[in-house]
Amino acid sequence: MNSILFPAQKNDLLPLLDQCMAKDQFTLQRSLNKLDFSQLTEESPAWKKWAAKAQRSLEEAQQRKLRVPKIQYDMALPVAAKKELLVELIRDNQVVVIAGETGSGKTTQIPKICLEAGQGVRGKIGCTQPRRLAAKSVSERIAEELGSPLGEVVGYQVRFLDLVKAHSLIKVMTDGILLAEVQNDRFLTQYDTIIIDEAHERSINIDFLLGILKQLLLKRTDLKVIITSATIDTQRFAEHFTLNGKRPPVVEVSGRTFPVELRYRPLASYEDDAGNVVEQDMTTGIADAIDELSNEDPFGDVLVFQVGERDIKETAEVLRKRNLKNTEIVPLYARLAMSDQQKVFQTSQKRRIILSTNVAETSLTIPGIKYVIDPGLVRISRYSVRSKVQRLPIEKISQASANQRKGRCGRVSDGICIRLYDEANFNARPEFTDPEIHRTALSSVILTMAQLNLGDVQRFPFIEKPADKSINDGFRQLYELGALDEKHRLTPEGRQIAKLPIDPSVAKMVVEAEKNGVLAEVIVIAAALSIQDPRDINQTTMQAARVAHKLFEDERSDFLFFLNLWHFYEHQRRHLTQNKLRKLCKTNFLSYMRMREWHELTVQLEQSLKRIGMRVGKLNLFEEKRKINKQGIASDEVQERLSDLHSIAVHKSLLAGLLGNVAMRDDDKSFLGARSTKLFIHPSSALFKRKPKWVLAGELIETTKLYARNNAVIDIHWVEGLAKHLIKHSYSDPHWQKKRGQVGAYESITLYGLPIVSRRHCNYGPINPVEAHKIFIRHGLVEGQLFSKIGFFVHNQALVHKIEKLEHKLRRPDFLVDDELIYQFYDERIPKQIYSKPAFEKWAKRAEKETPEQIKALYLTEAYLMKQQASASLLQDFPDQVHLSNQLSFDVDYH
DNA sequence: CTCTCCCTT
Repeated sequence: MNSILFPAQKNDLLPLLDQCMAKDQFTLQRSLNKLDFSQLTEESPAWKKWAAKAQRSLEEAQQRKLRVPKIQYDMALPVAAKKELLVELIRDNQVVVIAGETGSGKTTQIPKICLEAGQGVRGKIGCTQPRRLAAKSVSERIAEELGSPLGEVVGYQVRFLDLVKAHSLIKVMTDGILLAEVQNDRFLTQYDTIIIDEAHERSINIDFLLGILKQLLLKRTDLKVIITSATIDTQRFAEHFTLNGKRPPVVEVSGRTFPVELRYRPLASYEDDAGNVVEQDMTTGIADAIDELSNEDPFGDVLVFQVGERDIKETAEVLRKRNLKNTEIVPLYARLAMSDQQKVFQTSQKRRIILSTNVAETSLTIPGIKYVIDPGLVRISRYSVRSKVQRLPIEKISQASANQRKGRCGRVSDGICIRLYDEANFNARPEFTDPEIHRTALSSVILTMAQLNLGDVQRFPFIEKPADKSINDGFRQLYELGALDEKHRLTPEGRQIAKLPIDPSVAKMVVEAEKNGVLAEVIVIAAALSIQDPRDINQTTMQAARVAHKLFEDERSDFLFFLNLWHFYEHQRRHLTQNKLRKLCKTNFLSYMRMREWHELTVQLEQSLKRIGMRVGKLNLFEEKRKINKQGIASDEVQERLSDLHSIAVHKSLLAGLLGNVAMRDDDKSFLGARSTKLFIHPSSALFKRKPKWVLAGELIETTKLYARNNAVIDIHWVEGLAKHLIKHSYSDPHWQKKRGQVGAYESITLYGLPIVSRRHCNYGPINPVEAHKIFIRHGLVEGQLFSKIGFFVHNQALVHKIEKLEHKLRRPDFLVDDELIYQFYDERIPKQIYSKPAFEKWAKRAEKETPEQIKALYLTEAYLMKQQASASLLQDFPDQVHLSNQLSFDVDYH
């Protein structure tokens, strides 16, 4: 390649810049702007340096171009038929929306079409998938079709695994990875194309990315964006990406699916003996639908959608009792042990009835399904801004979701879908499922936006803007964590929190743990809270699992369960082979995969912390404690546990991230949580049978009740120091304290309505100086309950006493002026900030020296204090001494 | 006396 020629003028270099790698273009452009060509020659070092850099970038692009393999398509796939059109549209438009059903081949073919359109040279073609497994299998498939080993031309990256090389042309990844990359490279300069696949799923990651990309397109006019989605709601995407009046083209690609017959079979209702209309229960409805299908075809596999594990178990029970011939019942849900999940992919001689949660709707594709039974319900997660808790209500699925379920049986042959509701019911349902961004807490998204300086959240181009109250709640949560200040600005701690790849509240625990010297312990717990529960339990193994897990339980806290388990497992992990480790997991009812993720996440956190300058030390030594047997006697068995001292430090750290999750025991079973919520300890908790006064809940989720999972016993006094910005103080009964010479009061503190401190004695002066000043003057000075030797005060007191004595003597209490007048006298002359004896004396002593006239004015006079003068004759009637006949004189006191 | 699913610097 020829070297770059010295230009006649600067602008001659611009076409060349467009050939450079996208990642270099910006810096090259900027350094070019700084060069002054009137001062430069071909031999100038500044020019030579620039030209060399541009040269390297051009060569890299050239190298990449040479690596583009020969592209072939499977012409049986519907996308392949539209290849020419798509290549043209991608060349001519910045954004293209492609709609296609499953079986259209869009996911695997579009990245290849992009290559053919000349993309992937100046930067990678980035292709996102919602799930890790999909990222892996999609990249494997494309690599195979391009005849290149995985990790060369095509690679993939998911959490904990990066199989992409600098020279790779296509990078498949989860949308979470791309979102994370934005934080290090706001302009996504390593890509020249971004494909967002499955955009119709509208996960929070996808919605956030679509907003970021919309902003980015204005700055990276060279970037191509392709949105692919099922054939629903494509116009919404086109509208979102309409820039300067230019609407992106929408291309529809047909799917390759088989017809599915739709049958509506609403649950029957009947009248009971009392004449009430009763609806048939869902399980019977399902069983009847299976009978209907069995009558027509006793062999085709059936997929039944259920809302949860419990319903699956119930339905399985009913079906088993029906003794269906040649039938195998297979439960399926995400929490199921891996080996049990694998059963779904094994074909069987028998007809299979798969009872599944929503995993089978999108996440898992079960081969060979002929029939679908859809009760039309789903358990969905909704964050309630009002009660600040996550709820898991059962709701009717949307039309889009019902159609997706129906499509699960038309993949290999014709199918039948039975809906357990009628057509009118279907038509009355919402068209689309509420996108996740409308259903989840926004703290994480808002924190990322603050960190990236993405501007006003209210004005961010979300495809569907979240409600203002939910945005405000996100700000509130981040303020609670101390990640944002009251003006919604990122705090230094917020910056640290944002840098950790975990939920902000969990990240806060970690940041706090560093201050408390228990970072090693808390990252283990934080990682455990961030992955799926490593316990592998189902209905049948429940009892045995509980016994096995009892070893790791700690009566103080469920969080310590994780630490104990870690302590045990880490030791084994270092010494056992992978095979033996798998077995160990199995016998201990643990998921090997999740235990591995737990370990990997802990390591990842350690690395992230290192980057923000925090070093993770060793785990604190476990103390040994003798177990107490049922008779209350210390047994020979020794239990290892974290010392109380370390446990307190750990839980204080956890508390910092969970200030809204403290609860006080209310009655025998329930607890009172923040904002007067009533909650219950989840039966899986080690604290379920204990009745501590205060608990800290790892999470609060409302299902049948509001349940607290992962709980710890806490000392409520820890809250005060951590929640200074949240607690509310109230003061009662302010009073003068003679002995201390200060104003005291009783202080009560609440956090979200919970009584953290009640009637604690406190020094009231600094809290309410105005009121304390009044009390000081009234009780200390006027009533004389101040013991001070300051001259004017001693004098004034003596004077008052003298007059009082006079009143007693004369039996006429009308000489001394009202207290109110004395109060005014002092109030006018003593500075407002004086409300205690020490402050009073310090001020007076100084004033005596520096401003004696000020002190002089504080000497009361008889004239001021006396309402009237006592007449001489009156005084004679009440002598101070009495002379008894020819003897002694006595002093006389009058009372 | 028991919670759907997915993702990360």
